[in-house]
Amino acid sequence: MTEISNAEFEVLEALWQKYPASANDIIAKLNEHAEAANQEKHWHDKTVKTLLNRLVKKQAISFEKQQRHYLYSPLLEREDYTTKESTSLIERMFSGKLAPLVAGFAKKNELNKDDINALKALISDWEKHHD
Amino acid sequence: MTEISNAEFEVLEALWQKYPASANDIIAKLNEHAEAANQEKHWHDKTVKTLLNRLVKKQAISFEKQQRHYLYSPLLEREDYTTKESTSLIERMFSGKLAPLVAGFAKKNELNKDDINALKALISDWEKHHD
DNA sequence: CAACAATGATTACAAGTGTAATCCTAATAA
DNA sequence: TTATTAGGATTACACTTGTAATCATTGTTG
Repeated sequence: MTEISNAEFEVLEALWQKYPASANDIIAKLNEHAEAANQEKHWHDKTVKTLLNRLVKKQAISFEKQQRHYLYSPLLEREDYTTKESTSLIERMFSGKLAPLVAGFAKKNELNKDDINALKALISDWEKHHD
Repeated sequence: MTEISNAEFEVLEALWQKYPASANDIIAKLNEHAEAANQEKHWHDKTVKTLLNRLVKKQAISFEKQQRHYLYSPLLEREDYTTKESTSLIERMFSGKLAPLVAGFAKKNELNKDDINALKALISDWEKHHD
């Protein structure tokens, strides 16, 4: 399975949010997203089409002809992909250990109550199953 | 500041371990590393030189002439770089939230006691300063 | 001293990426 | 029905990346 580029990932994101989706659905979602994030970035029609084609070639998404236009759907689970990427980063820069990543992240980025609660839940879950 | 590629990062890794270092030191370290990891990968002399040049251009490392050869040193702190990369990944795939990354990682990769302890330490530290 | 060897600089080159423009065909509107 | 348009397919193109090879210079060795 080939690598998915950053731009391709953003297209996949839009697709994961709702699928099957037409190219136009996806373009619209990308742009409303960009707008919401206050970015001056505008996704060009042709650019997104290209990315969709590449994703199809990489077998990351599928499509089915609906009359004249296509409806796309992801072939990858979002969680599988993000986990693979996280694991790979942790492998490459932290020898596969989670703790240093968390420590570094916490130092620079403010954690909030929700984050802390989520982490606590994770921990107690872990402790339930181990030792 | 331009992006640092994967191959460039590996070179930087070798440099962070001990610097200033000559090109040969770095090549040696990369190869002993690769060997230790049982990889069939061999870092070619010329390849590493190219990467060093690119890192210099990107202002990620500096060098000083020592007689005929150069001694390189990193211009980036390892921790700054890894934190930036982690944060960027968390931003891109988890809306900036740490917990989902941890959850996904925990599901696929066994966490160990050290990881758990590190998380606990983080939490109690956080609680000391908040609320 | 002359040929060689080491080392940094320059050049190479295919594959991947971001970002589109152009081409082609079918649907649509005048 | 004919001109226009909305897609999808194909082509473009500069930049990055991985992976070196070649060039040029200078120190080293016979």
